[in-house]
Amino acid sequence: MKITIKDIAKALEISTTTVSKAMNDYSDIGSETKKKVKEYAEKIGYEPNIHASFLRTKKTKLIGIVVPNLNTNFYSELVASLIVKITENGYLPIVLNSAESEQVEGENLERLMRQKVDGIFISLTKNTTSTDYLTKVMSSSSSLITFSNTSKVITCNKVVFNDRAIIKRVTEYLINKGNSKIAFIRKSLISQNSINQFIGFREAHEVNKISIDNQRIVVSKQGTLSEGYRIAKELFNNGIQIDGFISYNDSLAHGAMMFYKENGSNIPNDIRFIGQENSEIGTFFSPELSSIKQNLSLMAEKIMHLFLEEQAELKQKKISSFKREEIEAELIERASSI
Amino acid sequence: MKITIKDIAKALEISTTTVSKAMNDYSDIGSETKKKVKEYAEKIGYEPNIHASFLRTKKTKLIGIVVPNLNTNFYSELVASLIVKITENGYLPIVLNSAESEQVEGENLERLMRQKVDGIFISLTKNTTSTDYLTKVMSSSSSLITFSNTSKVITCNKVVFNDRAIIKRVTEYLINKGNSKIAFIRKSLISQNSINQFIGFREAHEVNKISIDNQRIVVSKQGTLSEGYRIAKELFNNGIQIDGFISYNDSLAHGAMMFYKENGSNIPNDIRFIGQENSEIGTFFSPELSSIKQNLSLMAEKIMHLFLEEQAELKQKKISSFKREEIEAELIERASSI
DNA sequence: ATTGTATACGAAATCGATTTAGTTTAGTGA
DNA sequence: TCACTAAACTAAATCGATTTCGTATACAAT
Repeated sequence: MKITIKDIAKALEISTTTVSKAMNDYSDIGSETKKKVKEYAEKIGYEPNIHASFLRTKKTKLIGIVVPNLNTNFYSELVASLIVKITENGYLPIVLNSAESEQVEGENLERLMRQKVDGIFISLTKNTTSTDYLTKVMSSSSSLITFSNTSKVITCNKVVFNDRAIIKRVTEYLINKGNSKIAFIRKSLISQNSINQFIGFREAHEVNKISIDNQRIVVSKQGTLSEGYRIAKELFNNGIQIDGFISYNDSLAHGAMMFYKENGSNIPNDIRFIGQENSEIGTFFSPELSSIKQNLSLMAEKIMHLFLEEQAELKQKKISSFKREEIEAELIERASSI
Repeated sequence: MKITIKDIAKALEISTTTVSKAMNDYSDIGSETKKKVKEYAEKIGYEPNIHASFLRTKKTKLIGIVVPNLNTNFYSELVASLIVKITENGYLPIVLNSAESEQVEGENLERLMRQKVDGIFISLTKNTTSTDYLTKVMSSSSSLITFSNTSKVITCNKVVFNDRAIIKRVTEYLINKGNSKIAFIRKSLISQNSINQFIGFREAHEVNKISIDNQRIVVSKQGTLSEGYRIAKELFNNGIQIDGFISYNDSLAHGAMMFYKENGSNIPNDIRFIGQENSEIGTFFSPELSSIKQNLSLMAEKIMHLFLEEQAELKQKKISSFKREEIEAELIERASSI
């Protein structure tokens, strides 16, 4: 039923050692033997048993992906991109979802370590404060790459967007258009992602000597249309005037824009709106929403590349240093902010 | 570094056999020994090496999930639900995305069989015509469960929504409101999912002795807002009148509704709209969109239950018969169809 | 003739569990 | 007392690969 190296060895009248070495291109096997073995293996459809070889190699060809919330456009698309890169390189992805819970996130990391995956790619939840689990991973056999939302405290491989720089840029872009009362919607006070964006927001104000009114800074975990609408309504009802609006996704910006539109505001003249994720909803309704576009496929590629690099270094017993890759996000300018 | 049964055996001065049997609750091990072993294992943090035990048990505690398009609300939410059920039961999910390509789907199944996962949960792409790969899985060691979009041809475990019945019901619901020129947007002519829905649509017409105009049946692979808008515009420009609209998701219905709204139609009086997926976009804009709601979490639960049942039967060497579970979807009635 | 050196291959140990086929011990009944 | 049985345990084989250490052969150099 199952085809093993024994079958090949018997058929070719050579030892299993030779078969194994031939398949793995050892230098002490003749090129003719290699050819014979590989051709016969191909012919009878031999496939090495990964679990058996794990016992010696300690490699599972498995990679764990942990995201804070799979059920968002951002992460489902990013995960889809990662899956492509991972499978292309002969690995298989175990995908876990933390559902924005730090506890579940910890459990997920434990599960992956138990499975002895070769690598763990994780984006932290917006509620994660402790890095204990990450430290545990660092001292395990799985190599760790944090992405998108990572932690400042821990030193490990990181792939992030230029959160600080891009928000600074778009904030100054609004300021240059004459806006000085810009609302900023962030998803959390804890996540590094959000902190970096806010630093960019603040820097843009400092450079231009404009003070920030904290009443216009809103923390909102729920990134939905109706939440954006609600936030706008609350700002309005509290008499907090705004002439600009930047949020961490498009739904919030769109929801807020709807409220101000209904309220008779002229967009973009009275208020300029900028979202993030560059999703379809931004382009369908009028006025079209300006949005920060992150190249998710590029991020996936960088993550995989970093991982493969580290694996290669490990093989050569080199000590690998930790890298931090930053990916440029860009503003897609549309009617809502012109 | 790594803790194995040898360490436990040495410390407790018993054989590795006893340790293994104690951990697996064999009946020929004394209850005191069992307790001692388990307590010590717990204490030193022993965790069995899954890959080593695979060699004898042939169980990997891995489940493959294959979906046609992860980057949709429907599937990302369904996958998230599946992940919860899978991890809750001590398994780990390998998630693969077919990107609506039959070829990629086949490659995904091969990858999972190579990995010797215990189970494969798959929803077919809307383009899948061949069941060759599924047949291959059936004769492999992985137990197969097809869900959501499955195939009529193959006999295996299935968990589906009541596609035919629910569409028949909502179509009759529109007919009873006096609509007789109902547009129906389906994603494919091939997928069983879509075929069943169309049969329901047809049955509702037959029962009520209303003829279907094929010009109002549109096949559209792209389920976006702008595609819905485009379809509506095309129907209108071609002079094809409609007084009802049913589509396979909410975005299409919403996009179409936008066109007719702009065109001065009165909704729901002139045209009634019904989407599927019950997504946020349906409830935010006015008029709110009626939608067919599928209980994804329940589907995930049924799938996992079927799998566990089959595993238990396999263990007892029972021959297990194939089951087909049907899950009731329901219409959420809102302003767009009242 | 002897030593040295690539080149090509294989025997056996090993990874960490499970499982088969015993073995030992104590207790039971005739 | 002896045979028999049940309970509790273990030695060794096994799963399917990899890897270490050795060996055999051929050929060149001394």
